[in-house]
Amino acid sequence: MFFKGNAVQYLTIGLEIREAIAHLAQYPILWLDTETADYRSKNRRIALVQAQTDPGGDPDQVFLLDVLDQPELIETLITTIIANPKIEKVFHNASYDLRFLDQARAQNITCTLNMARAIPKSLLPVQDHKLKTLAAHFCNLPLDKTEQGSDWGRRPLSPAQQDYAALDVIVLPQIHQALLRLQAIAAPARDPQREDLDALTLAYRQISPKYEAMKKEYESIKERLKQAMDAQQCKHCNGVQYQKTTSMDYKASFADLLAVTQAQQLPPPSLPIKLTKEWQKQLKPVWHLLPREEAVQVRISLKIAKDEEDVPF
DNA sequence: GTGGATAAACTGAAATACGC
DNA sequence: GCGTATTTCAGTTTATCCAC
Repeated sequence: MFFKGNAVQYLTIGLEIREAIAHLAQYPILWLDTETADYRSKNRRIALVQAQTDPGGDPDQVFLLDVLDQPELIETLITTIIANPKIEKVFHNASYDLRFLDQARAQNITCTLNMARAIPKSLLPVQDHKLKTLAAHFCNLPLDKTEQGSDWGRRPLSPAQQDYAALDVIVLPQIHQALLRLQAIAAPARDPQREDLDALTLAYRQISPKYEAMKKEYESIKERLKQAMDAQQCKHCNGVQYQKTTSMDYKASFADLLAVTQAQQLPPPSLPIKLTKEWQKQLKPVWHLLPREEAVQVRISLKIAKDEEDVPF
């Protein structure tokens, strides 16, 4: 194997996998990944679960659980680990893996893809947020993804597939730790009760005029550019791409919709209608008879007082 | 090739500002 | 107070990203 001398545990026997799941359930945090078989078909199913217990990404603490066509083992994994709120589960692009691990029951999930996306580019200067890109950036490790699209439904898994599967959960904890450090720099914990209102209002007023002027210029140039590229049939210029899409809108009156559904014995339309001020006025006499959903909308807005607009900074 | 999540763009309605 | 223009907000559609 790629990691000479390591003890990556590739488990294929049900009993061993159950023991491994029980062992993994003792940790407060796990770094996980999955591989799916027949991913190009409708018959996609989970083939392998990789788990790591060491924050440093120690290859000795990697488990490869072969769960291909073993729904009872997958269920054990879900109930013991995925649905267990006491264990933090870290995935890259968690939404993909959780499709096969019962998203509805999943608890205490961390997604490194979402973490990376939330960090400003100035702190994380990468082209995209794929695992491969983050591994190269944080671990200086070129991830070979050629095995990603290999046949994960074939048995036995090749040594190259096992290496690939293990490597994902070797780099994942390192990426996770690095992202946590960047997250702390990007968004230090702030308590609104203790914020300095003088400093914030001054900063807000200093920035506002520049921002408004820049925004106007930006929108003006953008609109001119759209019109110009459209008129000149230019699809690409200086890295700016032009795209034109058309779509159809259909409208029907509610009365017609009701008439047609009744005539065709279809279920009555149950779409909610926003009760605007106008509707509220019209329905006043029967307002108390109308079952309705009510929700309070709270919005906070800021405005610079007119008599202070000209204060120089 | 598939599909879910998210971001960006777009659209229409409501609220607000403005001029008379 | 009225009519119109502009801005803001909310909801919908489209595009992009990512996993395998």
